[in-house]
Amino acid sequence: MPKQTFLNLPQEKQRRLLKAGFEEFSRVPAIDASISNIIKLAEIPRGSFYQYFEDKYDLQAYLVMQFSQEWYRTWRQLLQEHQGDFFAAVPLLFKDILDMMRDEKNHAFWKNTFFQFRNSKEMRKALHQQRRSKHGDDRELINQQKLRIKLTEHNYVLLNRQITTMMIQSISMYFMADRFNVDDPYQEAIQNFNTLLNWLQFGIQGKGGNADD
Amino acid sequence: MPKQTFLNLPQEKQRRLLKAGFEEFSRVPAIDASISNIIKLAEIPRGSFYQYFEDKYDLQAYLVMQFSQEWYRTWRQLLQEHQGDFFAAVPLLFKDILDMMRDEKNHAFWKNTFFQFRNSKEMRKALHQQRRSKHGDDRELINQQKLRIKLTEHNYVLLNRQITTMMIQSISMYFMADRFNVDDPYQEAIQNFNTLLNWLQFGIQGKGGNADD
DNA sequence: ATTGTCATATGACAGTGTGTCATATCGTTA
DNA sequence: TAACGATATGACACACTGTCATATGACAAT
Repeated sequence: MPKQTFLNLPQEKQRRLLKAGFEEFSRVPAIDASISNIIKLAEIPRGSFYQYFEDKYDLQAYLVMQFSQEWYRTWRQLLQEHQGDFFAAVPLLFKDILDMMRDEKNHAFWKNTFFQFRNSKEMRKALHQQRRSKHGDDRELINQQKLRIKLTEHNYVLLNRQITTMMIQSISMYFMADRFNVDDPYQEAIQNFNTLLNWLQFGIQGKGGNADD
Repeated sequence: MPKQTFLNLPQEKQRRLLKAGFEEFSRVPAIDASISNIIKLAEIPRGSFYQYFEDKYDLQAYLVMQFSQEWYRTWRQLLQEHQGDFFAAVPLLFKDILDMMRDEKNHAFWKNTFFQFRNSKEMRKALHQQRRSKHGDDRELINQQKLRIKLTEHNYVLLNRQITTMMIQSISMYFMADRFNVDDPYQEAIQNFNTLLNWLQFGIQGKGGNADD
């Protein structure tokens, strides 16, 4: 996460640097991104960059964090709009996230960022902190009547991670559509996620007849 | 994946290089690993390294692939031993993998490798190829009677990825045990995985009373 | 107005490692 | 023995990173 010095900066300068980072991470994956490029774009001297961020991954983490905060807000809102119906809200959240990543403005950034955005220590630390600080309070938004499991804090953390993971998996599929050859990667990803969610909801093993397809 | 030139090498030289790579990737995560170190350890000239591998990630991918091939063999064997009972075999596979990664010989390597082992293009390409070439034939080992879903090829790919993902998630927890403070990360990870599997098996949403805890 | 102090800015630079390439060596076939 | 393709080798050009000594600004105390 950025150092205090960065947050003290005039808005305009902050934005210039963030924008430059976003551009560079849209050009190439973080591993190939160069700080030299970023500072050239932002017209900021080299030394200053290190005044503000640990390294390029730190900057990347901050950019991702800003998206992720927005999604968290969306999540709470969706839950409320649907009276805490977990399995109604989740697919809508997924669509929201996917749409955001597909947006022309963000597509290149996410295509480069997606596959490694949980790598750097910085990134993991940031996401983890965010999780800890927030999961406490949105559990109450969920209507637990319908659930077979008890939503202990531990279970909720687990469930959240599981959902996140399923999203990641489905979005991966979207961004890798070049490798497979898929007609409509977007629909495919949505479909994919819904299937996984259905499995989680009703279970794979059952006594009755088949339930999907 | 290594170039043909590497595979033509005398066994002894191959092993020297692989061992050196394994050591370096045990020392630090791939991103910090240095080829200079690896070739020094292996006593192989710089130019030769590039004769054999694209870059360090290519070598890393090859090392991971060798583990992964072994796990695939284990998987088929477990399925057979349990008459195709998917939900009996999976937890045993998980334990096998976790035990392998915990093994003193491999622990440092996996601790460094785990969080990014799906990053590099090389790695993804390799895993993807392996998947495509193999999933065709082990579907028949599974007893599909007990399943609520139809195991189409597409569904099976999905299911496999889902299970893989759940394992990754639980193993992450094991390797991050330092950050949380967990008494027994090993038991925790196993427990974690079993919970997720249980959810997948029976579903989260149910009419009856609670089923876990 | 002057001085001192702290925070921030700056860019030259040392250090490191990568991937390449021209050249050398090997092994096989004619 | 020559000739050819495959492989080996290590010096080197290039690129980028993170640091550090120095400069500048902002503000408080006198």
